[in-house]
Amino acid sequence: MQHPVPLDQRKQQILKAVVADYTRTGVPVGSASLAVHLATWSSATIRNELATLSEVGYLIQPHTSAGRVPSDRGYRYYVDFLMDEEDVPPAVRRQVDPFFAVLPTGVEDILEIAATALAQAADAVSLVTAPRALGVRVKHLDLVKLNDAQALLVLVLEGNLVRQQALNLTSPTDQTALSAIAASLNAVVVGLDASGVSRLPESVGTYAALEHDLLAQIVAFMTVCDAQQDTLILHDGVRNLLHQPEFGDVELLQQVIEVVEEERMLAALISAADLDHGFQIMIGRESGMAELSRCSLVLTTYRAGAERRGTIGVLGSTRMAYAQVGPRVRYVAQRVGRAVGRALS
Amino acid sequence: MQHPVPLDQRKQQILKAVVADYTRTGVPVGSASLAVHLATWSSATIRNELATLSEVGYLIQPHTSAGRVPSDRGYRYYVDFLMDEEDVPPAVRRQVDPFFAVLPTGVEDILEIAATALAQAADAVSLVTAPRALGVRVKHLDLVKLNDAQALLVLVLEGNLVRQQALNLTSPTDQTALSAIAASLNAVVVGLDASGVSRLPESVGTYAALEHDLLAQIVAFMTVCDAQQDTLILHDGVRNLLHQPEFGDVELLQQVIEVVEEERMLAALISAADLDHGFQIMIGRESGMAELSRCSLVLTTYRAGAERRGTIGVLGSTRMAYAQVGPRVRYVAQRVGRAVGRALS
DNA sequence: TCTTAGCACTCAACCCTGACGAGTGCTAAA
DNA sequence: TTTAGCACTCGTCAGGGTTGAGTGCTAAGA
Repeated sequence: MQHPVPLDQRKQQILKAVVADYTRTGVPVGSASLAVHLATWSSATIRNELATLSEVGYLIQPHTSAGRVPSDRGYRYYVDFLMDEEDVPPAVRRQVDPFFAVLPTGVEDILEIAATALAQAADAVSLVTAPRALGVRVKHLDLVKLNDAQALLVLVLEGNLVRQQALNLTSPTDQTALSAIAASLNAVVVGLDASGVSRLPESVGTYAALEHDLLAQIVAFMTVCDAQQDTLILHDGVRNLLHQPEFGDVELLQQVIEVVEEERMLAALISAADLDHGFQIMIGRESGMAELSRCSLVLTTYRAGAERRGTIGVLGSTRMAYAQVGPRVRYVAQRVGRAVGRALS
Repeated sequence: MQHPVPLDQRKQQILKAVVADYTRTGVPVGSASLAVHLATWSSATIRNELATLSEVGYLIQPHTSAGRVPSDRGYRYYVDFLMDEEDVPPAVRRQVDPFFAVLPTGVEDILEIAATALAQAADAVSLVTAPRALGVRVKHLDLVKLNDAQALLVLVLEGNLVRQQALNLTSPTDQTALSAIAASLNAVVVGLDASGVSRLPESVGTYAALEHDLLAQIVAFMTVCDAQQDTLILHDGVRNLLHQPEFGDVELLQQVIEVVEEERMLAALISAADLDHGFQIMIGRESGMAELSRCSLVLTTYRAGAERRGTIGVLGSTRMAYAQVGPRVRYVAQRVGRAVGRALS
């Protein structure tokens, strides 16, 4: 992290105008068009300032006789010091709210809806992770006979997540017996996480071999669920990238889509974010991924129930309207948090 | 459907060669390069034949001095009469088989894996629908208390599909009572579909108000599941389109992605297919969708258990290697059918 | 000292042109 | 019926000139 170069009032105004113009049009912006907006100074003055801003690395000139484009550092300065965030317009609220009007019971379904809503609201690719530490506590379990050698375990976890897995039966057991086992397990298992369940045999101590064996399988499965939960990332809205002129280059588009379709990449990306303050904007190469050098991430956490934190955000062009996207991401995050919190209660 | 124009031996050979060449290179093929492969005739002779094939509409000339490209009808003739399907190469089998080596218990998860496997094997976008009439028969149900006003219904359906839904409680009921209700329902509900469950009150007749009310909610929910099941279409492999030269045009790509990301479109597409004979290739405009005029569909049914049929296939460029793709689609279909059948048993 | 009008300069984009070549259709001879 | 030969078409590519947007520099003015 290098310190930002300090800018005087006028340079700030000009940089801000460049970002605004470029965000709107996608075309490198020249001194003449800036002079129209910033009528206080002539194009020549602005030209001098642009030269300085280029020297200190906030602007880039694609070629000698072209206008200026903000560099990653330029966007960074804009985002940190110049940006006036815009309220989420009523039209967007009206677009988002219906998604959260009628909600499914399961947390995962809610997250999926959130991804769709955010992709639409921000006109970019949306990313949503499950609330951390979600899904490890048992709310209820059930056993359904499949055949002599197998039973289906149905786990209802906190957040109304339902998980299923075939378990092996060491001896043929009928449904009545399975139901009895399930009932007796339900009496002790509620609210426990994987390690809690694994300690059950010690504390209760009187299980038959079959129950013992089933418990071991349940613990193993819960551990798997746990791991899956941590890497679960939903996304939506790849189509929103297609109409951006900067992705007219298929090469570039391909790289981005490859990252988005590869869940591991996304996980790495999100875990690289510094969300201690609940909100982060990563611009261009700041993400550390070469494929996303022309993309920015706007991420925020959402709170679900008591301090469960998930991440939600968008991936779009570096040229995105940061002043609009940030508030919209947080708006949806707030809605998601509320909805997931309700499901977790 | 118009009758195909009959072709003599030589025209057939030439058409076949044109399709093979164009599929391989993506470049319009001229008489000279054909004369190399078909050494029996000179380029002039081939030129004459190409002219005839163009006249009857099997080939198209992008411009006067360009080579020939197969038309939709040309591909149709090729697929119907000329194509020699290739065996699925061992390398591809080795790529596909691991996907089906370790399978999850739920049908939906299996289908998701199948989509990934097929996308890879056919280097195109894969499409998979759930087996028809799946998911309507109850295998097991359970009720979990959420709060005084709500209980969570967990339905295990045939195929080990698990569905959940919050139900409203007309009066506060504790978990013990809910479990008792679930147990009594389980005794009669197994194997029934939505309409069967809806007729339960008549045949049993002795339900308390609460049970009566819950049953009504269960029926309603099952009907919803039913409808969802019919429209469920998974897809994967959009990235595979990106390296095809014909999709270098972003416009085109955008149209295709829009169709693929819109589930209703896909549903319409697949229901338009005529799968009475279990396998269909739809070439270009045959699909009836303008957006997919440069795409072909290769679809087949798979059998899961006793006569349950789902659809699986790929969407790719019209220039795809039909002789390879058909067998690969059927190979994966067979694997899926077996896997889903096992899950349904 | 700061601002700005003016001007020369740069360079991508565009259009025109001509050379090239891939590929055709036609014709006439085998 | 086949095929060699040839004129012709037309897309592609490279070169060259023009245009115009935008710059940097300079010198005059505030």
